[in-house]
Amino acid sequence: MKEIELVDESLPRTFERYETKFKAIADKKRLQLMYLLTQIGEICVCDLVDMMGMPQSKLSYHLKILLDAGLISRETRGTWSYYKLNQDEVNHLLSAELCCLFRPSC
Amino acid sequence: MKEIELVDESLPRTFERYETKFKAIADKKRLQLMYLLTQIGEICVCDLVDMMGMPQSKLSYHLKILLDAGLISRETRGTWSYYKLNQDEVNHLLSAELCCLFRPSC
DNA sequence: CAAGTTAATCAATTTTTCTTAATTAATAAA
DNA sequence: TTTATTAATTAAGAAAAATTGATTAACTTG
Repeated sequence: MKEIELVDESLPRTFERYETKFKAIADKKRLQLMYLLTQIGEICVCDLVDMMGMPQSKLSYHLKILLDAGLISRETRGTWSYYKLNQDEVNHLLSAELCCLFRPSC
Repeated sequence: MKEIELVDESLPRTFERYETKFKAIADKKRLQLMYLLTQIGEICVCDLVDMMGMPQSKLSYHLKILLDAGLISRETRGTWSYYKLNQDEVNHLLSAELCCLFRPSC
């Protein structure tokens, strides 16, 4: 199934797709953000502002990059936005060893 | 062993280290380059120029980024520089599925 | 309903990364 | 011993990404 996907799809497009995903995680703040989401689970932006010591607009900017890459997901309730890690996507991307960094049980 | 490493080392430093590595692979040209190295094995810059359709200086620039991140290694013979993929490092970083893209046997 | 809160978006600036062409140093070949 | 080849490095400019502060829209609360 996965192999068929890789064969069917042109390699250049595959590389472009991964470029986006790797760009998203190629930043220490965003890695830290993913780590926090792992530890805490679902969390809203206002709490992340405190925990990350980051202004809200900057945080929203980085969250959007992770969201667009499919690495996290958002659920809006009222005026709050709750973010959580997209575990499947991380597993698909990173080595077991690295995934461990982004898994509450490890 | 791995877990001890992760605990001993401060998390911020770990994130910085991975930032460098992910930045290196967060580029479609460099992913293509790694793929080529996988398929062909050791290869010199002059041959890569033809295969990648890229000027030499641009190629050297991208190779340096991968080299500095420890993802490829260089061996110089005469005026030639031969590059090859650092398979262990790739395995350590990427999911089994993705490693497959960068393994001749897959 | 008015005032306050939450978070996305925007625009301007700064910083980082990429590209290009030229230079350099080392080796190989004529 | 010239001349050519190989590839790293440099410097300048272009392009992309990140930061900052302000604005906006939607929702809550008093």
